[in-house]
Amino acid sequence: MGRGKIEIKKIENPTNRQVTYSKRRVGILKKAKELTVLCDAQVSLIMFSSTGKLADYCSPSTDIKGIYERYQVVTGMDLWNAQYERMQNTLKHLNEINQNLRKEIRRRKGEELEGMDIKQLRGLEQTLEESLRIVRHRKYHVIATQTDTYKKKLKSTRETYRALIHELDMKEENPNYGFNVENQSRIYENSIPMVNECPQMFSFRVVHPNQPNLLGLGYESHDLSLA
Amino acid sequence: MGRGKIEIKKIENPTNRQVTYSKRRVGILKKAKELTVLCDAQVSLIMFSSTGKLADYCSPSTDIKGIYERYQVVTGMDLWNAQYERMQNTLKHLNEINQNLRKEIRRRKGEELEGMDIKQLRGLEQTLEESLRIVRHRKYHVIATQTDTYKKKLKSTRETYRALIHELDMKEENPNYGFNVENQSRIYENSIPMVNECPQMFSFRVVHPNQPNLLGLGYESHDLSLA
DNA sequence: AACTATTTATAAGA
DNA sequence: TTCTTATAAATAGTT
Repeated sequence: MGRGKIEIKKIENPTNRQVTYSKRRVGILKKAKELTVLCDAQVSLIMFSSTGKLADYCSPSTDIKGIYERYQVVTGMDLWNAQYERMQNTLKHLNEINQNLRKEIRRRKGEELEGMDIKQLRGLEQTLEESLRIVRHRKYHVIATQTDTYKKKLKSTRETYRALIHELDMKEENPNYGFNVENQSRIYENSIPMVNECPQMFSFRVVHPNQPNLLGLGYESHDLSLA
Repeated sequence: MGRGKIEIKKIENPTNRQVTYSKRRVGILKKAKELTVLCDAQVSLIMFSSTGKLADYCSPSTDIKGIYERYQVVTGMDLWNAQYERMQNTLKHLNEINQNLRKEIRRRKGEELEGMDIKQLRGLEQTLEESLRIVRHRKYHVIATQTDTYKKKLKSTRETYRALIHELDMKEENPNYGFNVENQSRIYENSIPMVNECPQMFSFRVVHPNQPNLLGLGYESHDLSLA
């Protein structure tokens, strides 16, 4: 239909190809619309040109998704269902795991013990005993480590302090420094060296919630009794 | 194009409509194929007749799913992808929750305590102590209940036994029963009444794994010490 | 984008 | 459905 008959094969000239595409695209879209109206059909037409441009038609009161879902049903072709079902199964499986994990936690909390017999209860008891043993051990370890760090800091501070005292003693011989060195040194001697003598006690008993922390170390005001 | 011009509106005569659909369906499919070949385009054409019959065309080296996905990308239309992403997010979220649950369990087991400070460790310790307290309490409860049931069964058995003794005493007056009643009664008196006198001890100490269960009660051969 | 000679599609009828 | 055929519609090549 044109000035001359053409062979149906790819038009090599890109310009001609693009022109022909434009013309025929209009034509096929018109045909699709006419088919829809004349014959009360549902039509979906999607076209991508060789340059990637999209053109589409979908019959009124229809939507692309609907068309494709119906297409799936009729052809038995699986566009999404396999993936969807796989995901659904994964979801279900994860939920089951989640429920089991929660149940284990509840039992470890001592909730939901109703269905358990003596054997199981005894097993749970032993597990908890072992866990408690490990946690206590760890707590003591952390406490010991912190105490050690504390000791070192105190030692370092005391050395700094002594160096200062020494320095001040030297300066004292120079009357240009007019502040009271005696007073300062007494303040230090009343606090730090005393604490340093019994660090364990200091760590767990001496620091009270309402007292300011010494040396700015961040101990939480919390129950630290050795249970 | 035909013997006469037709108005583009629904053909009311169903037969004519069906005939026209058949003819035009062939025509549009041909157009789609030609477009594909001539212009190197990708085309998806899906048609449902008013009677529900499917006809489709998809350009070669293309697949419906690919076309549809590309269509979604270009149009920004978001039908399957929205659901897909929602599920992906749910899966990710569930996985995170499960990881956290697993972590909680590990901590309750005394694993992975490395990052915890004294305050947290003390909290965990107290939690475990409380859980252990509840589990022990439950265990004692179950033990007590089972002991109670045991007591009742024994009492009932003894009553049955006494009734039998009584019955036998009556029968003894009748010389037709020739077996040795004395022997039987001594056997019973050597076992059941004794056990009945200290049921607690019986429940937790007397039943040894290698001894047959008395009365068929299903105690597991397990460590039942009161810890 | 418009023109137009020609091909193609198809409406009506069989 | 398919064939026929007159005619409408689409469009290739041109401007």
